[in-house]
Amino acid sequence: MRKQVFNHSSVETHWQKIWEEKNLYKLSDMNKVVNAFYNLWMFPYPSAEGLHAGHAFASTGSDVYGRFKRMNAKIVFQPIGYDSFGIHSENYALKIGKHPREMLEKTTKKYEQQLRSLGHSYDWRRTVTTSDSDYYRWTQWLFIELFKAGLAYRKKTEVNWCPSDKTVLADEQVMSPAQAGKEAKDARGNIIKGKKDILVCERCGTQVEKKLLEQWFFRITKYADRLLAGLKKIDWPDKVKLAQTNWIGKKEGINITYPIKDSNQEIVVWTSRPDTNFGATFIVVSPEYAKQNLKNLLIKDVQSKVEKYIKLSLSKSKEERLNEGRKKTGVFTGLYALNQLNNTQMPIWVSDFVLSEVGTGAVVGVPGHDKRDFEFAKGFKLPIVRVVVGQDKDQSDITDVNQVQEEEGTMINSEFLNGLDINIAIGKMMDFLEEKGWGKRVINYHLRDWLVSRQRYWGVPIPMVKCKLCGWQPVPSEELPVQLPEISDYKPEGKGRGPLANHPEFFKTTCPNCGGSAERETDVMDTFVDSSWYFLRYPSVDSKSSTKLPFDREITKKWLPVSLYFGGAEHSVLHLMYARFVTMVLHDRGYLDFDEPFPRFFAHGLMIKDGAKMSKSRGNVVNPDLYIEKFGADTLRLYLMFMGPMDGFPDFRDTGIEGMRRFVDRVWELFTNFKNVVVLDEEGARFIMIKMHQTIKKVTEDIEEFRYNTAISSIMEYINLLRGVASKNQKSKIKNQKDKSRFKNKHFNNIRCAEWDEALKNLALLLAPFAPHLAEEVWVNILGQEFSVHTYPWPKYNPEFIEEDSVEIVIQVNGKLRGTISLSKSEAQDKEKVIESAKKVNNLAKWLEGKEIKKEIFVPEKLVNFVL
RNA sequence: GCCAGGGUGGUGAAAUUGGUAGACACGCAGGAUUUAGGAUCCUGUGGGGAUUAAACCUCGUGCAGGUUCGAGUCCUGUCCCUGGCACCA
Repeated sequence: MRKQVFNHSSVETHWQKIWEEKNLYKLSDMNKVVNAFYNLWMFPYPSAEGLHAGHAFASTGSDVYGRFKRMNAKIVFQPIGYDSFGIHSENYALKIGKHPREMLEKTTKKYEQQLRSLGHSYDWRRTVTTSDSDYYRWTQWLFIELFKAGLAYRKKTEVNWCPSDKTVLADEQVMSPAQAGKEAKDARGNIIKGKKDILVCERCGTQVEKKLLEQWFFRITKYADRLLAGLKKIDWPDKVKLAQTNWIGKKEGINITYPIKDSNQEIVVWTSRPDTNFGATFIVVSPEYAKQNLKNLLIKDVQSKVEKYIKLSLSKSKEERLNEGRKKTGVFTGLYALNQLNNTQMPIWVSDFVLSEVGTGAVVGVPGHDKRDFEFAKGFKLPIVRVVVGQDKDQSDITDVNQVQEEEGTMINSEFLNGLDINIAIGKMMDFLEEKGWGKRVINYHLRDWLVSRQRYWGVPIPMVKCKLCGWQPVPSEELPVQLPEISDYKPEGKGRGPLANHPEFFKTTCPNCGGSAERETDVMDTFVDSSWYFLRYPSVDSKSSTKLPFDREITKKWLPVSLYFGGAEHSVLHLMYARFVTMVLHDRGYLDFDEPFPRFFAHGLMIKDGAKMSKSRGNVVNPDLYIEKFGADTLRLYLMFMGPMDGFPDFRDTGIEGMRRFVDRVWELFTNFKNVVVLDEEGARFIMIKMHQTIKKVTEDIEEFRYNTAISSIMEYINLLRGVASKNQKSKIKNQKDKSRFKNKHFNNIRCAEWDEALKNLALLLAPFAPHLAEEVWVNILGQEFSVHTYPWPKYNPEFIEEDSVEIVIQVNGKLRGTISLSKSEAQDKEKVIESAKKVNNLAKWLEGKEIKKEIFVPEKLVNFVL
C-alpha cells in the first residue's frame, strides 16, 4: 500500500480559514445563552519576541479544555487579549528606542498570528488591550470607585524602589532572585554574587532600595479576612491557596502592656505566645519605637549612647540590617518594665533586629523559647528562663536551649498552665491577661496595603487632581479617560516622579470641585490594576449598554464568574489576589452579584528547556513557529500535552516531537489506507468495541481532570490496536500485553463494517481537542461527516462494553506472583471455582508441594493468594 | 527555622479503594530494506542469574524500620529535592 503523508501546512491553514469564515468560535449574541461556559486563559503581555513554547504549552492546555466543553453541549466563550501596559513592554521599547505604542501594533499582530496558527478556538471578536483608551478609562473608573469607597489613599512611608526601573514597587513585586527567575543585579546592572537574602524587583532582578515617598495605596488589608475566608469556597490548587494564606499571614496574638519603672509611661508588646511570658526576662524595642516613645525617659548617663545607636540604625535600610548577619547589636536604655505576672523587672533594650512594622515594634524577650531572643540574651548576658507548659516540656523550640539550661538557665514551672495543651494554654493566658487588664487581643497580618503608584510613562494615568484648597479630587466620570499623552521624553528619570511630571500641558488643570487651578497626579498605575478586572470586560466589549459601566450587567449575570481560569501559579499572590480583592470591592459597591471571580482555577506548570526556565538571557527560548512549520500545529499540540502532567515542568526536546509526528502520520495512514478495507467478524467487532468504549471513558475522565498525557496515551493504545487489526499484523502493532493476549484468539475475516466505521469516527472525535485540524480533515474529507467535528457531540461510552467478557486472575503464593489464569466474569466471582482452576496451573504445583495451605485469600475478579 | 508538595528504568512518565510496578512514548541495541545515509518496518530493552530453547529464579519505586496474606501506595524515623513564608516575636 502506498505511503500516505499528512500535509500539515495545507490542511491546517485550510481549516483555520474555514473556521474563521464560518465563525465557528465566535458567539453571535452574548445575551442569548444557555449552558454558558467561560473558558479563560490568563492573557499575556505582548513581548517583542513573540510567544514561546511555554506560552503554547499553557494556552493549548486551556484550548483543549474549551474544545472538550464545546463538544459537551456547552456554549463556550474563550477570549484572548493583551496586558499591554507596563514596565515589561516599556523597558523593551526603551531598549530598542521605539515608542511603546508603535511597538505594540507589531507585537499584538505577531501574537494573534501565532495563536491562530496553533489552532486555538478564541473568539477574536471580543478582545481586550489594556493600553487602549476605551479599556483604561474603566481602569480609571475603577480607581475612582476605590477612592470613593475610601479604599484608595495616599500615605508617606518607606517604599520599595527599583533603581533600574526607577519606580516604586508593591510588596508583592519584591522577591528573591530565584522567585523572579533572574540573577540579582545591583543598581548599575552588575551581577551580585555570594550575597544571601537579597530582595529584587520582580521585573528586572535589580536589588530594591528603600525610599521615603508619598504614594497611592489600595486598602487591601481591609479585605484580609474576606480574602482568607473566600479561599474556603473556591476550587483552587491547595498550594496556591496556601501561598495566599501565608502571604496574608493572619496571626492571633495579644498586646501586653507593662508599666515602665519610675515613670507614668507604659510599654506595649505584641506576642502570639503569652503562655511563655512567665519566662520573659527583658524587653527589646526597635530603634523606631525607641525614638518615638522612649526618648524623653532616658537618663543622662545613657542618653547619648542610645541616641547614637538609634541614629545609626535608622540610617540603614531594612536589608542592610538583615544582611549584617545574625550577630545582634543593641543598647540598654537604663529603663525597666514591670512584669506583673512574675513580679520581675525586665531591662529595656534597643536593637535593630526588632522590626518596627511587626506588631507594636517592641518585643518581649523570652530567651528560653525563642531563638532570636536566646541569641540576644547570650550576647548581652541576660538571664535565660524556660517555662514548662504542659506538653511543651520535652519539645524544645530551640535546639541548644536544653544544654544551656543546665549551665546558665533556670527552669520554672507554671502551675497556672500546667498540663495544658499548648493552644489551650495560650487561650487561657490571653483570657487571664485581659481579665487583669494587662493585655488586649490583637490580630496581626503580614499583608500590607497595595502600592499602586508607578513613576513611569507606559501605564494608566491615575485620575486624580490635587487642588490646594480642596485637596485630592477624582476626575469626574464624564471627563474620563484621562488620556495618556503621546510624548517623546518618556524615559524614567528616577527623581521619584514620573515622566509626565515634565509636561505641564498634561498636569495643569482646574479643580473639579472649586474650579481653581490644580494639578493632575503624574504617576501612572501598577499594571496589576489593569489585569485585576479584565475578565469582567471580555463578555461586554461589544455591548452597547456598557457606556456607563465597564461591563453590561445582564451579560455579566449570564457569563460570570469565570467557569475555568487557566494560568500560571507564579501569580498566586500577585494577580490572583489583586483580582479577588477588586472583585470583592465591586461586589460590595453593588456592581457584581459574586465576590469570587474564579471559582475554579487550574495552575499549569512551567515549561523548561535544558533544565532551566526559558529566558532570552539564557538563550534557551523555544520558538513554536519553527515547529509548527516543520511538524504542524497538531503535532506540536499533541507533543506539548503528552510530555507530562499539565501541572508539571516538562523539558522540551526535539526528539520527542519527532516521535509525535510519526504518531500523527500513523493516524493519517490508518484513516487513508484502512477506511474501507477492514472487515470484522462478530467476535472481532466486539473486541474493537470494548477497547473503543474503554478509551472513550478514559479520555473523557482524563480531560476533565487535565490529565492530558494519559488521555493521549490511551488514544495511542487504541490506535495501535486498530492498526493491528487493519494490517492483520497482529503481533507487531499491538505492544500492550493485555491487548495482545486477547487479540490472539480473535478472527477478523467476515464482512462486517459498521463497527469499524464507528471505531474510526470516535477516534476522530477523541482526537479533536488535541489535534483539531487533523480531526476536522479526517471527519469531513475522509469520513464524509458534516462540518464540524468541533461542534459534534462528544462520544458517550456504553458501560456494557466497558466490562470485559473475561478477566485475568492473579495467583499468588505468600503474596508473590506465581501465575495468572483467564476466567469468564461469572467464574471469577466464585471462590471455589477460582481456587480449583488456580491449583491446576502448571507452575503452581512446585510452590504448593509438600506445604500446608493455611489460608486462601480471594478477591473476586482480581486475585487468589495461597498463604503457606 | 516554619509550612506545603515530591523522590519510580538511560529519559519524560503510568499505576481507582493496598492486589501482576514501569502503561504510553523518547532514547538505545540488533535485524530488514537501501549503493550509502536518512526515512520506514520488525525484534529486544529495569538490574542480576539460569537454560539448547521456552518455561524459570532473584533483587528492585531515596534510605532504615513497621503494619499486612500482600506496600510505589498506609505508619514511624531519616536523607535529598522543589515551592511558599521568614530576624513576623
